[in-house]
Amino acid sequence: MHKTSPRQQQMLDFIHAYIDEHAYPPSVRDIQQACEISSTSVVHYNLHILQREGFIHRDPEVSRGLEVLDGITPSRTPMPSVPVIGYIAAGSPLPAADEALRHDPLETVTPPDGIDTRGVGDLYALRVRGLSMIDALIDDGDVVIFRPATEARNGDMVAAWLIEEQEATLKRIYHEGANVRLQPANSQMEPIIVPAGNVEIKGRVVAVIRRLE
Amino acid sequence: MHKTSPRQQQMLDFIHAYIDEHAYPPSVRDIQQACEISSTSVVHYNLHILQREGFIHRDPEVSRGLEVLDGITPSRTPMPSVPVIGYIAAGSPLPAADEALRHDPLETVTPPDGIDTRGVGDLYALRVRGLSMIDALIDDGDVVIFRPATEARNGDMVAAWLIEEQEATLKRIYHEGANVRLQPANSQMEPIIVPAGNVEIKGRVVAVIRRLE
DNA sequence: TTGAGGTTGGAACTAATGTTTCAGGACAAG
DNA sequence: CTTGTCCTGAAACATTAGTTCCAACCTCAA
Repeated sequence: MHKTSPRQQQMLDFIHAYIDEHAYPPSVRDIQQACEISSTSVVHYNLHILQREGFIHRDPEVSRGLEVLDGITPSRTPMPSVPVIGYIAAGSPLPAADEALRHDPLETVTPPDGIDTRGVGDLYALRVRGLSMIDALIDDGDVVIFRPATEARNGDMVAAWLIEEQEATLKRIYHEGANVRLQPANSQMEPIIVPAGNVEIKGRVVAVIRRLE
Repeated sequence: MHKTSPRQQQMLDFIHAYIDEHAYPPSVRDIQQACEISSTSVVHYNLHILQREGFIHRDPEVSRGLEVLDGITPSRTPMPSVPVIGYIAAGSPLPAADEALRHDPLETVTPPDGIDTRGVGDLYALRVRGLSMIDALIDDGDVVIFRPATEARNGDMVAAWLIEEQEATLKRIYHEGANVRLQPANSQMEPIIVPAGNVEIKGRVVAVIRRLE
């Protein structure tokens, strides 16, 4: 990536600060004045570079039509939120991620930073009821965020539905021939091994959030 | 408070939507067009009322110098973030929450919704290293968010420093006369009971975040 | 009806703001 | 030194956008 020149960095910093203060972007002349640049054309020139290099987005011919694509901009980055659409407990089926609940969730949670935001709109969350997931180091009341999936690679933590046992569980999954091994996160617990046909993967676990206060 | 007329409400809604889409406020003529108002003066007139009634703020003579004071505007709500200032592991002292690290953290995390935001600036986080906290249902790599504290009530999850053992631990705390009982979150583990003088409380655990993807 | 207050329409005016042009400087490569 | 590239300055230009003015239009009550 193109390294910003000191002047460009200064402009970027100012734009940030300005938006933070005014709730709307600065004009070319605002930038010129703040950065003590002698001409608007210099600002124009550098804005053009910043846009070419992907630091900002501009809408041509639009006053203050300026947007910082920094990712750390407090504005514009809508806080992603994931709907908590039900509960998960051993022995009860996993709630379907249907649209009704998705639009009227019990509550919403904000996934932690660093989650792959591709398809972030598909994520959903379940609140754990009971201690049945304790071998996955998940407590009663924890919120588990899922990405919908029907397949998983070895080592993924998944929400699995054991068909015969009529039981939902959260474990790391390992394919072993005709069987799958479901390995508790807690190393002190023994894995369970079941025929592949008896397991239905419902989603991959993206994050676990425990709120204690 | 002055009730907004349908037209004013429509304008307000449009301004919201526009900012959401463009990251900068609409011009008078943008509003005019979107709300199918025949003249800019009507927009001007109604914006004036909206400002007088406190719905928006305007900077006169400034293009798009418009700010919705709604409180629910996605812009301008800075996402709180908590610095991850180090690691926690049994046998190593808890890192001091000093200013240097606070300003140049390893990384930052966003606390889950619902955390009491009073004193949110004081919160800090540590990443767990190793499996020593597994009895508190905390895995290697989990991020634990703390609120600084030197005292705790019965049942609080705290970061405790066992002076004699030279060991940090995360447990629920119960005062029992001259002793304190440190109760693992995992009910299958036994509590440990130590003299009150041997325990130093470093902070209350606010949340635990585990990222698996 | 009639008048007052609030609202709308249309147009013009002016200020703000993005854009362009062109000349010149700084600086490294040849 | 020359050349080319990148950057800067200054000014002018064109468009966008805030503002103003005034007439017309509602609505409601006296």
